[in-house]
This record gives sequence, C-alpha cells and structure tokens, in this order.
Amino acid sequence: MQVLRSLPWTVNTVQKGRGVLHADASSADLYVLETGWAAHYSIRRDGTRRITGLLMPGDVCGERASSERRAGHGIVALTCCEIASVRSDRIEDASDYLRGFRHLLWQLKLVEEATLRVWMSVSRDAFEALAHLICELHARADAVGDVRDGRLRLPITQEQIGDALGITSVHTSRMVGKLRACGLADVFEGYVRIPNIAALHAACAFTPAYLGL
Amino acid sequence: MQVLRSLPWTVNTVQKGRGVLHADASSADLYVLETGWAAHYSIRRDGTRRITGLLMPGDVCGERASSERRAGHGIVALTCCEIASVRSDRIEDASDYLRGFRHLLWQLKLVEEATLRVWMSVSRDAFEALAHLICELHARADAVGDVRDGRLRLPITQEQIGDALGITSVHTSRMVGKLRACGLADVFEGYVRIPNIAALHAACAFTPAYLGL
DNA sequence: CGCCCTTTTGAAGAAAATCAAGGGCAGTGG
DNA sequence: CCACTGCCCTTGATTTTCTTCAAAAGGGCG
Repeated sequence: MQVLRSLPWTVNTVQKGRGVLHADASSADLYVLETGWAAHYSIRRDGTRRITGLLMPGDVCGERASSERRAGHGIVALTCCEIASVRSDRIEDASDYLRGFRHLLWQLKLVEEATLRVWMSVSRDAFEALAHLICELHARADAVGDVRDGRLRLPITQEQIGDALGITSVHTSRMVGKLRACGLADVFEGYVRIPNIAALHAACAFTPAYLGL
Repeated sequence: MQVLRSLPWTVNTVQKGRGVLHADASSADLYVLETGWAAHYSIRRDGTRRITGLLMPGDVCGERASSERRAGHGIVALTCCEIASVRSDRIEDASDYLRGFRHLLWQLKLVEEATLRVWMSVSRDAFEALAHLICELHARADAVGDVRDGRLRLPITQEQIGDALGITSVHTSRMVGKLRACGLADVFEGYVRIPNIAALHAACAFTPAYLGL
C-alpha cells in the first residue's frame, strides 16, 4: 500500500447519484474511494438498474476496459463520496514502484473477478442472497476495523440493496423483515446489526475466502 | 498472439465432466482451450451448479486468484477437450515477451470482467437472457470465422445452457422452443441456426462491444 | 406544515421451479 | 435383430417465488 501513497492523488467530491469517473477518463486512470459508498452498475433496456459491485471506503476502482465505457455502464455514487484519483500519465512517473504497483492491481482485479463469480452463483433464493450480501459487507468492513459490537454502516437504501441482488425494493423489504424476524440481522437507520455472525454465515453458507482479505 | 505461440505448450486431453486445471496448478499457469467447450462454474450449497463463463476453442483461462481454488469452484470440460497449457515457471523463461504477454493477459482479464458484468445485468427474463447468450456465442464464433450460413456449433446440452442462465433445464427447453417458434433461432443437434442475427440482436438489445473483438 | 423519500404491508398476477411422465435416440449386450 | 439402458428433450400440472400495483405510515427538511 505504500506503493499507492506515493502517487500524486487529487481528491474530488461527488454528489449522490453522480458518476464517479472523469468524463475524459483514460482506461488506466486509478480511483480510490475515500469516504462514502459507490457502485458498479448497468442500466437495462427497460430502465431498471443492476448493481454489479459495491464500493466501500478504501476500495479501488478504475482500470476498466474501454468497452465498458459504453452507454449504460459505469460507477455511481450511492452516497456523497470523496474520490481520490490519479491520471494514468502520472502513474507512469512512479516507475520505481511500477512492478509492485502492477502486481497490486492484478491482485485486486482477481479479487474483483472472484467476487463477481460469487455474486453470480449466490443462491437465487432472495433471503439467502441478502444474507450473503450482508455477510460479505460485514467481512469487508471487519477487515478494516469498521465493525463494532456486531454493528456496521450500511448507508444505502433497500432499493439499492435490491439492485445489487437483482430483486425489487418491495421484495427486499420483505426479506429484510424476514432477516429481522429470524434474529439474524437488523437493518435500521443506515446501519446493520448482526447479533451472531456465525449464525448468519450458516444461513447462507458464506465463506469469505474469495475476498482475499 | 505471436507472443503466445513462442511458449512451450503441452497439450492434454480432458474427458467430458472432468476438471480442466492441473491438480497442482499454480495461480499463474496459463491454459488455452484448443478443441471442445469448457466452463467456469460454482457449485451451490444445494448441489445445483451455476456456470459463470463459457469457454470456446481458442479461449484462454487460468491466472485465477488462488482463493478461487476453494471447494465448489473450477473449470470443467463440457465436452471432451484438448487443453494446451504452460506452467508458470516456463512463462518466466520467455522474458523477452513479458511486456506484451502481460498486456495481453490484462486485456483478456478486462474482457472477462466486462462479460461477467454483462451476464449479471442481462434481463432476468429467461427468454431475453437466452437470446442474449446465443447472440454472444454467435459474436464470438463469428470473430474467429466459425459461423457459416448463420449456423454455429453449440455442443452443449440444454441443462448446461440453463446452468449458464441460472434457470432449470425444463425452463430452458421451453425458452428454446419459444425462440424456435418466434423464428429467431433454432437449436438442434449440437448446432444453432440464426436466420436473422439482426432480429435476434433486437430481441435482447445485444451489443457486442463488451467482448472486445 | 407540506413534500419527498423510504419503508412497510396487502392483494393479485406473472414467471419460473418443481414434480411427473413420455418419447427419441444412441450405445450395449443378449 | 431386438430388448434394454441411459441421456436428452419435451410437455403438462401444480406450487413457489417474485413482481406489480396500490396504499399508507414514518421521518427529514425546506
């Protein structure tokens, strides 16, 4: 991570609902989410949105295929965000670190791929899928010390959670209620409390290995 | 691609249903599917399988995160396959080509990622999803000259197609029948015939940009 | 206060799973 | 040659899951 610190970052604030990437972004530009939450998404023909990845503070994005900058795909701020970024030409300057830097990006890309495959293969039962998503967010937050007393920030709406699961906000609400009724997780006021993380893991067969933490 | 040709390949035959990767595979080993079809998959807790990627002749795989070699995830031969592979230590030998080689692998990884996001965001309507899959396979086959008279090989069962779409084989059969009834595509005897590819594209809003062809 | 956003709940309908059965076809072996 | 078996595809009937439509309640904020 020292590799990254040496780069000439510039920080931008992005309002909720706005795109995160520069309009004239190069496919090699690098972004790090400092505060707030963001998401990879695609817009379907019928106007609905599918979230294909969630970004929490500290997460890296960028380095997309240029083909992804087609209409309908991008990265959006789910809350107000602060984004640090480096233009690709400035990255080349840090050639001393280039080897470690590329290795780091490669590892991150492999974790991203593994996560995408896990998201695709999560049970199509919405209850288990929601439990699995909460397990993942818990594991990621825990890895950076953001879980206290089984409680972590979840500053996104149920509609956005539904977009990440591929279900409607109505059904998301029902599954959140069921999770609460089962005593597995309580989603409220921008937080989620998990009384017994082992029980939640068991409910959806969650194993965190794919996150590479 | 000349970069790849210079590597010391060894070719193995893998029987249908067997795993493609070496048992003692390193995460940096490289594989190329010479003949036959294979698939990335995950096994769910309930025993069902989700195919997260289809591999056709000429496709590259390998370079997975080590975390992906957990139970339940892998690459399986859907038909009898011939797989060419290079051990990672032999790749290092070809250091003359290392720069171009790494760049090529990076590009392939970006296409893989884009494809995963598209698969995730495809309409959850099974009819459109099936049409979209056939469009993708057509585009990939066409790019290497494997489409003749709107006809291309599809040597996999409807159950396997269903696993790739996340639906049952029964429902797959119904959607294949509907596609046939609509005159959009005819799946038969290991082939699929597409009378009017533009019409099929229109039926599922397919755009091939993400494939990076 | 009034408005917007979010969550919740109910009722009805659509999509897909499940359960079940039958048919075609290739390979196998009597 | 033909019965037998296994695999794949198809079709029907029923059930489950999720969507859609609708309404209402709560909270934050101008």
